[in-house]
Formats: sequence, structure tokens, C-alpha cells
Amino acid sequence: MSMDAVFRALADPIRRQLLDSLHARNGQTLHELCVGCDITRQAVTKHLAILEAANLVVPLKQGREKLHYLNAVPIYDIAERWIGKYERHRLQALGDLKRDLERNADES
Amino acid sequence: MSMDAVFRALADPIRRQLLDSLHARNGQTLHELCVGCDITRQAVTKHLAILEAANLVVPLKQGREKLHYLNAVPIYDIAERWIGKYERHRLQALGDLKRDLERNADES
DNA sequence: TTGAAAGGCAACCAGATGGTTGCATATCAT
DNA sequence: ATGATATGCAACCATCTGGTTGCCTTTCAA
Repeated sequence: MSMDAVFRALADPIRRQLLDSLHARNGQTLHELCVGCDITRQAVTKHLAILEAANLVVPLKQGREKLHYLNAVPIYDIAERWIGKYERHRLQALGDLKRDLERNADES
Repeated sequence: MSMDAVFRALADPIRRQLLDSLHARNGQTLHELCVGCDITRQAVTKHLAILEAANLVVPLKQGREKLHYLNAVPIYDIAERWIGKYERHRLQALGDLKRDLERNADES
């Protein structure tokens, strides 16, 4: 729920890689997600716990396996609520920067 | 330049607050950015260094003052290159999740 | 029923991170 | 010139983070 948890979860390259992996194929088990990670299964478990805490991954126990599903809603929320306001003024901000830099160049 | 630096820079709430502050008023000095931060000026300097390394903030020395300008381009890039691909399949992924959960409910 | 497979849990460890204090440097204004 | 202002730099410190190893529990299949 907390936006901070989502940002911190996205800060780690391995966690983004896990999301990418689930994005490519949803509902993978822990062992499947470990393939190509070069870290131990326990370390991946910790990463998944952080992703679950941020509500980016939804686990689903099925027998002795735990399937992991991507939940892109928090990512969508970030794009809407936070990144959106920066994009809206992107060109204007770039224009301001350019103008300020040029003004400074004139003064020096 | 590196997307990882941008993600890690955005992971800290104080750094996001600094970006918000610059978004509200561009070109602030270090001391101006310290207002309402509850940490020392030196700590803010470190945060700004991380934001500069991620190219999210562009500094501009002017006399004894250092003005800080927001650069929203890396944020735009993240939205385009990374978040975009998740949003594109957002509704589909949600549908998949719902279907999988319902299938599991039927089986249990 | 028993071995193998999937996963959970806890202790431990090194390095990164975020903060502090103290002092130095540069620039402006009087 | 000189004090005040704005910033830089370095040492230090506590905590967080990401990783490991070791062992336990649960579940499936032969």
C-alpha cells in the first residue's frame, strides 16, 4: 500500500529482474525464479518477501509449491501519482533549464 | 545515465522530497533545500550528490551559491522504458491473476 | 513408507547507507 | 579587511541490506 515500500522494492536490480521474469511468465515457483539468479534460494526468498510486502507480487500456495504472480497495480499507481506530475511539466522544465543555463552563460 | 542509479536514487523518501521541492520551485540553493528536512546540511549535500549522480538534479554554481535544477528526463525514461511495458499489459495481467485465483478457489 | 523435492526459518556476516561532528574554503557585504 | 554566509570535505558511527550456511517442515512420488 505504501508508496515508499514500492520505491524501495524497485531499487534492487535483482528484484526488478524477478518482476521482469514474472512479467515474461506469470505464476512461477520459487525454484523456477532462482534459475539464472546466481544467488541462493534463501536470498531469492528474501527478495520475494520484500516484493510481497510492497504488494508487487502475490503468492499462491499450491501443494508444496508456492506460485508467484505479478501485481502491476502499484507500478501503475506510481506512474500515475508520482511520475505523472513530472512528465506533465517535462518539456516546460527542460525549457526552463535551458533558459537558465543560457542566462548564466551570458552573465559569465 | 544508468537506470539502476535512478531507481536507487528514487528509493529514499528524503530524495523524493527534494525532487518534489525542486519541482515546486526550481533552482533552489542548498540552504533553501534544507528547510523542513530535519537533517543536517551535510546530509542533504550527500543526498543531492546521489541525485546528481543519477542525473536527476543539475547543479549550477553562481558565486558562492549552488543552484539546483530538476532534470526530469531520467524519470521520463523510466516511465517509458520500464513502467510502460508493465502498464501496457496491466489489465491483462490483472485478468490473469483473477482467473488464476478463481481457478484455485474452485480446486480447494 | 521413505527418500527426494519445495519451501520456511534463524543465525550470522560484510559492506552499503544515512546520519553526525568538525573543520576548511570561498564569496559576499559592510 | 573582516565577519558572516554558503558550501565542501573527511572522519566516524549505527543501522540497514543483501548475502550466506545450517537445519527443519511439508508434500509428492516410487
